Amino acid sequence: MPYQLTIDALADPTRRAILDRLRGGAMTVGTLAEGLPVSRPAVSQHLRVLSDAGLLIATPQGNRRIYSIAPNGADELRHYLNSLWDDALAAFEQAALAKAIQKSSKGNEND
Amino acid sequence: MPYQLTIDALADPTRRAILDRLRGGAMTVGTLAEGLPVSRPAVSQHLRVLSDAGLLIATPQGNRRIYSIAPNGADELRHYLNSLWDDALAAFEQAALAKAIQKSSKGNEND
DNA sequence: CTTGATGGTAAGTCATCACTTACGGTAAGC
DNA sequence: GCTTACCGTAAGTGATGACTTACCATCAAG
Repeated sequence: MPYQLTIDALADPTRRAILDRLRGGAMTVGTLAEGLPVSRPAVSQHLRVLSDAGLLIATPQGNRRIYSIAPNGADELRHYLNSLWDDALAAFEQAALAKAIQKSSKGNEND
Repeated sequence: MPYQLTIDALADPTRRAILDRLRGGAMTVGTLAEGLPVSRPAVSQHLRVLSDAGLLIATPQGNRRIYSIAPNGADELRHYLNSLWDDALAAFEQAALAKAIQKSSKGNEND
Protein backbone atom coordinates (compact mmCIF):
# COMPACT_ATOMS: atom_id res chain seq x y z
CA MET A 1 0.00 0.00 0.00
CA PRO A 2 2.36 2.69 -1.20
CA TYR A 3 -0.20 5.47 -0.88
CA GLN A 4 -1.34 4.71 2.65
CA LEU A 5 0.69 7.63 3.97
CA THR A 6 -0.72 9.83 1.24
CA ILE A 7 -4.34 9.07 2.08
CA ASP A 8 -3.74 9.36 5.82
CA ALA A 9 -2.15 12.74 5.25
CA LEU A 10 -5.00 13.94 3.06
CA ALA A 11 -7.76 12.64 5.32
CA ASP A 12 -7.29 15.37 7.92
CA PRO A 13 -9.13 18.66 7.23
CA THR A 14 -6.43 20.79 8.83
CA ARG A 15 -3.81 19.21 6.60
CA ARG A 16 -5.92 19.85 3.53
CA ALA A 17 -6.30 23.44 4.70
CA ILE A 18 -2.51 23.64 4.80
CA LEU A 19 -2.27 22.29 1.27
CA ASP A 20 -4.93 24.73 0.09
CA ARG A 21 -3.00 27.59 1.62
CA LEU A 22 0.08 26.42 -0.27
CA ARG A 23 -1.80 26.20 -3.55
CA GLY A 24 -0.52 29.54 -4.74
CA GLY A 25 3.08 29.08 -3.67
CA ALA A 26 5.50 28.46 -0.85
CA MET A 27 5.15 29.85 2.67
CA THR A 28 6.88 29.86 6.03
CA VAL A 29 5.52 27.97 9.03
CA GLY A 30 4.52 31.13 10.89
CA THR A 31 2.64 32.61 7.96
CA LEU A 32 0.99 29.28 7.41
CA ALA A 33 -0.15 29.00 11.01
CA GLU A 34 -1.60 32.50 11.09
CA GLY A 35 -4.43 31.52 8.81
CA LEU A 36 -5.27 28.30 10.64
CA PRO A 37 -7.46 27.69 13.70
CA VAL A 38 -4.87 25.56 15.50
CA SER A 39 -1.64 26.31 17.35
CA ARG A 40 1.71 26.55 15.61
CA PRO A 41 3.03 23.30 17.10
CA ALA A 42 0.00 21.54 15.72
CA VAL A 43 0.88 22.96 12.32
CA SER A 44 4.44 21.68 12.71
CA GLN A 45 3.14 18.20 13.43
CA HIS A 46 0.91 18.31 10.39
CA LEU A 47 3.80 19.52 8.26
CA ARG A 48 5.77 16.53 9.48
CA VAL A 49 3.02 14.15 8.41
CA LEU A 50 2.65 15.82 5.02
CA SER A 51 6.39 15.78 4.44
CA ASP A 52 6.69 12.12 5.43
CA ALA A 53 3.97 11.37 2.91
CA GLY A 54 6.00 13.13 0.23
CA LEU A 55 3.36 15.80 -0.29
CA LEU A 56 5.48 18.73 0.88
CA ILE A 57 9.02 19.95 0.39
CA ALA A 58 10.82 21.93 3.10
CA THR A 59 13.41 24.48 2.05
CA PRO A 60 15.45 25.81 5.00
CA GLN A 61 16.32 29.44 4.53
CA GLY A 62 18.30 30.87 7.37
CA ASN A 63 16.23 30.70 10.48
CA ARG A 64 13.01 29.70 8.80
CA ARG A 65 11.65 26.86 6.78
CA ILE A 66 9.69 27.40 3.62
CA TYR A 67 7.20 24.72 2.70
CA SER A 68 5.78 24.06 -0.72
CA ILE A 69 3.70 21.34 -2.33
CA ALA A 70 5.67 18.52 -3.94
CA PRO A 71 4.62 18.60 -7.59
CA ASN A 72 4.32 14.81 -7.95
CA GLY A 73 3.44 13.97 -4.37
CA ALA A 74 0.00 12.53 -5.02
CA ASP A 75 0.72 10.79 -8.29
CA GLU A 76 0.50 7.24 -6.98
CA LEU A 77 -2.76 7.87 -5.18
CA ARG A 78 -4.28 9.59 -8.18
CA HIS A 79 -3.22 6.71 -10.39
CA TYR A 80 -4.74 4.22 -7.98
CA LEU A 81 -8.06 6.05 -7.88
CA ASN A 82 -8.15 6.36 -11.64
CA SER A 83 -7.43 2.69 -12.25
CA LEU A 84 -9.89 1.55 -9.61
CA TRP A 85 -12.73 3.58 -11.02
CA ASP A 86 -11.79 2.67 -14.56
CA ASP A 87 -12.26 -0.97 -13.63
CA ALA A 88 -15.45 -0.20 -11.76
CA LEU A 89 -16.88 1.62 -14.74
CA ALA A 90 -16.00 -1.29 -17.01
CA ALA A 91 -17.63 -3.74 -14.61
CA PHE A 92 -20.67 -1.50 -14.40
CA GLU A 93 -21.07 -1.35 -18.16
CA GLN A 94 -20.56 -5.08 -18.49
CA ALA A 95 -23.20 -5.70 -15.84
CA ALA A 96 -25.61 -3.41 -17.65
CA LEU A 97 -24.92 -5.28 -20.86
CA ALA A 98 -25.47 -8.64 -19.19
CA LYS A 99 -28.74 -7.41 -17.78
CA ALA A 100 -29.86 -6.21 -21.18
CA ILE A 101 -29.03 -9.57 -22.74
CA GLN A 102 -30.82 -11.39 -19.97
CA LYS A 103 -33.88 -9.23 -20.46
CA SER A 104 -33.87 -9.71 -24.19
CA SER A 105 -33.55 -13.50 -23.84
CA LYS A 106 -36.46 -13.39 -21.44
CA GLY A 107 -38.42 -11.50 -24.04
CA ASN A 108 -37.60 -14.31 -26.50
CA GLU A 109 -38.24 -17.18 -24.15
CA ASN A 110 -41.43 -18.04 -26.01
CA ASP A 111 -39.57 -18.68 -29.24
CA MET B 1 -15.69 19.72 2.31
CA PRO B 2 -17.87 17.57 0.12
CA TYR B 3 -15.30 14.80 -0.18
CA GLN B 4 -14.54 14.42 3.51
CA LEU B 5 -16.65 11.26 3.69
CA THR B 6 -14.94 9.99 0.55
CA ILE B 7 -11.44 10.39 1.93
CA ASP B 8 -12.39 8.98 5.32
CA ALA B 9 -13.87 5.97 3.61
CA LEU B 10 -10.79 5.45 1.43
CA ALA B 11 -8.30 5.94 4.24
CA ASP B 12 -8.97 2.56 5.82
CA PRO B 13 -7.02 -0.38 4.35
CA THR B 14 -9.83 -2.88 4.93
CA ARG B 15 -12.25 -0.65 3.06
CA ARG B 16 -9.84 -0.33 0.16
CA ALA B 17 -9.51 -4.11 0.19
CA ILE B 18 -13.29 -4.27 -0.15
CA LEU B 19 -13.20 -1.88 -3.10
CA ASP B 20 -10.40 -3.88 -4.71
CA ARG B 21 -12.42 -7.06 -4.33
CA LEU B 22 -15.31 -5.31 -6.07
CA ARG B 23 -13.12 -4.10 -8.92
CA GLY B 24 -14.21 -6.90 -11.21
CA GLY B 25 -17.90 -6.73 -10.38
CA ALA B 26 -20.62 -6.98 -7.77
CA MET B 27 -20.57 -9.39 -4.84
CA THR B 28 -22.65 -10.42 -1.84
CA VAL B 29 -21.63 -9.58 1.70
CA GLY B 30 -20.78 -13.16 2.60
CA THR B 31 -18.58 -13.71 -0.43
CA LEU B 32 -16.93 -10.39 0.23
CA ALA B 33 -16.16 -11.26 3.84
CA GLU B 34 -14.66 -14.64 2.96
CA GLY B 35 -11.63 -13.03 1.40
CA LEU B 36 -11.04 -10.58 4.21
CA PRO B 37 -9.20 -10.99 7.52
CA VAL B 38 -11.99 -9.46 9.63
CA SER B 39 -15.38 -10.68 10.81
CA ARG B 40 -18.52 -10.34 8.73
CA PRO B 41 -20.07 -7.69 10.99
CA ALA B 42 -16.93 -5.63 10.55
CA VAL B 43 -17.42 -5.91 6.81
CA SER B 44 -21.02 -4.77 7.21
CA GLN B 45 -19.88 -1.72 9.11
CA HIS B 46 -17.34 -0.90 6.43
CA LEU B 47 -19.98 -1.33 3.76
CA ARG B 48 -22.11 1.15 5.64
CA VAL B 49 -19.32 3.72 5.64
CA LEU B 50 -18.57 3.17 1.98
CA SER B 51 -22.24 3.46 1.06
CA ASP B 52 -22.69 6.62 3.11
CA ALA B 53 -19.76 8.08 1.22
CA GLY B 54 -21.47 7.27 -2.06
CA LEU B 55 -18.75 4.85 -3.11
CA LEU B 56 -20.92 1.74 -3.14
CA ILE B 57 -24.39 0.78 -4.33
CA ALA B 58 -26.40 -1.92 -2.56
CA THR B 59 -28.83 -4.00 -4.59
CA PRO B 60 -31.13 -6.11 -2.42
CA GLN B 61 -31.88 -9.43 -4.06
CA GLY B 62 -34.11 -11.67 -2.04
CA ASN B 63 -32.36 -12.48 1.17
CA ARG B 64 -28.99 -11.06 0.22
CA ARG B 65 -27.49 -7.75 -0.67
CA ILE B 66 -25.24 -7.31 -3.63
CA TYR B 67 -22.71 -4.50 -3.44
CA SER B 68 -20.98 -2.84 -6.33
CA ILE B 69 -18.80 0.21 -6.81
CA ALA B 70 -20.64 3.42 -7.65
CA PRO B 71 -19.24 4.47 -11.02
CA ASN B 72 -18.96 8.16 -10.17
CA GLY B 73 -18.45 7.85 -6.43
CA ALA B 74 -14.99 9.36 -6.27
CA ASP B 75 -15.43 12.04 -8.91
CA GLU B 76 -15.37 15.00 -6.56
CA LEU B 77 -12.30 13.79 -4.73
CA ARG B 78 -10.47 13.09 -7.96
CA HIS B 79 -11.36 16.51 -9.26
CA TYR B 80 -10.11 18.12 -6.06
CA LEU B 81 -6.79 16.29 -6.20
CA ASN B 82 -6.33 17.16 -9.85
CA SER B 83 -7.04 20.85 -9.36
CA LEU B 84 -4.87 21.08 -6.26
CA TRP B 85 -1.88 19.54 -7.96
CA ASP B 86 -2.48 21.51 -11.10
CA ASP B 87 -2.16 24.67 -9.06
CA ALA B 88 0.86 23.31 -7.21
CA LEU B 89 2.59 22.49 -10.46
CA ALA B 90 1.91 25.96 -11.80
CA ALA B 91 3.27 27.53 -8.61
CA PHE B 92 6.30 25.28 -8.80
CA GLU B 93 7.09 26.29 -12.36
CA GLN B 94 6.56 29.94 -11.57
CA ALA B 95 8.92 29.66 -8.61
CA ALA B 96 11.52 27.97 -10.80
CA LEU B 97 11.16 30.76 -13.33
CA ALA B 98 11.50 33.43 -10.66
CA LYS B 99 14.61 31.73 -9.36
CA ALA B 100 16.11 31.61 -12.85
CA ILE B 101 15.44 35.31 -13.36
CA GLN B 102 16.94 36.15 -10.00
CA LYS B 103 20.02 34.11 -10.79
CA SER B 104 20.45 35.74 -14.19
CA SER B 105 20.10 39.23 -12.71
CA LYS B 106 22.70 38.28 -10.15
CA GLY B 107 24.95 37.18 -12.96
CA ASN B 108 24.44 40.63 -14.51
CA GLU B 109 24.79 42.63 -11.34
CA ASN B 110 28.22 43.85 -12.42
CA ASP B 111 26.82 45.48 -15.53
C1' DC C 1 27.68 37.99 23.42
C1' DT C 2 22.99 38.76 24.34
C1' DT C 3 18.28 39.15 22.77
C1' DG C 4 14.43 38.04 20.02
C1' DA C 5 12.27 35.40 16.54
C1' DT C 6 11.48 31.00 14.27
C1' DG C 7 10.08 26.40 14.50
C1' DG C 8 10.66 21.48 15.88
C1' DT C 9 9.92 18.15 19.98
C1' DA C 10 8.04 16.05 24.50
C1' DA C 11 4.33 14.80 27.43
C1' DG C 12 -0.34 14.40 28.45
C1' DT C 13 -5.41 14.45 27.37
C1' DC C 14 -9.60 13.58 24.88
C1' DA C 15 -12.18 11.88 21.07
C1' DT C 16 -12.68 8.82 17.36
C1' DC C 17 -12.77 4.49 15.17
C1' DA C 18 -12.02 -0.38 13.89
C1' DC C 19 -12.88 -4.60 15.81
C1' DT C 20 -15.12 -8.29 18.51
C1' DT C 21 -19.23 -11.07 20.37
C1' DA C 22 -24.11 -11.27 20.94
C1' DC C 23 -28.47 -10.45 19.11
C1' DG C 24 -32.58 -9.53 15.94
C1' DG C 25 -35.04 -9.41 11.62
C1' DT C 26 -36.11 -11.20 7.06
C1' DA C 27 -36.32 -14.25 3.09
C1' DA C 28 -35.90 -19.05 1.16
C1' DG C 29 -36.33 -24.39 1.54
C1' DC C 30 -38.26 -28.57 3.28
C1' DG D 1 -45.05 -23.21 10.01
C1' DC D 2 -40.19 -24.35 11.28
C1' DT D 3 -35.62 -24.19 10.33
C1' DT D 4 -31.64 -22.33 8.21
C1' DA D 5 -28.90 -18.89 5.83
C1' DC D 6 -27.95 -14.05 5.14
C1' DC D 7 -26.87 -9.67 7.02
C1' DG D 8 -27.54 -5.43 9.66
C1' DT D 9 -27.25 -3.45 14.55
C1' DA D 10 -25.97 -2.90 19.65
C1' DA D 11 -22.63 -2.69 23.17
C1' DG D 12 -18.10 -2.77 24.78
C1' DT D 13 -12.94 -2.46 24.28
C1' DG D 14 -8.31 -1.13 22.76
C1' DA D 15 -5.53 1.61 19.83
C1' DT D 16 -4.63 5.62 17.20
C1' DG D 17 -4.28 10.43 16.44
C1' DA D 18 -5.10 15.51 16.77
C1' DC D 19 -4.58 18.99 19.96
C1' DT D 20 -2.72 21.64 23.89
C1' DT D 21 1.16 23.72 26.90
C1' DA D 22 5.91 23.71 28.05
C1' DC D 23 10.44 23.38 26.51
C1' DC D 24 14.74 23.48 23.56
C1' DA D 25 17.74 24.40 19.53
C1' DT D 26 19.15 27.56 15.96
C1' DC D 27 19.96 31.67 13.30
C1' DA D 28 19.86 36.88 12.84
C1' DA D 29 20.25 41.68 14.77
C1' DG D 30 21.88 45.01 17.91
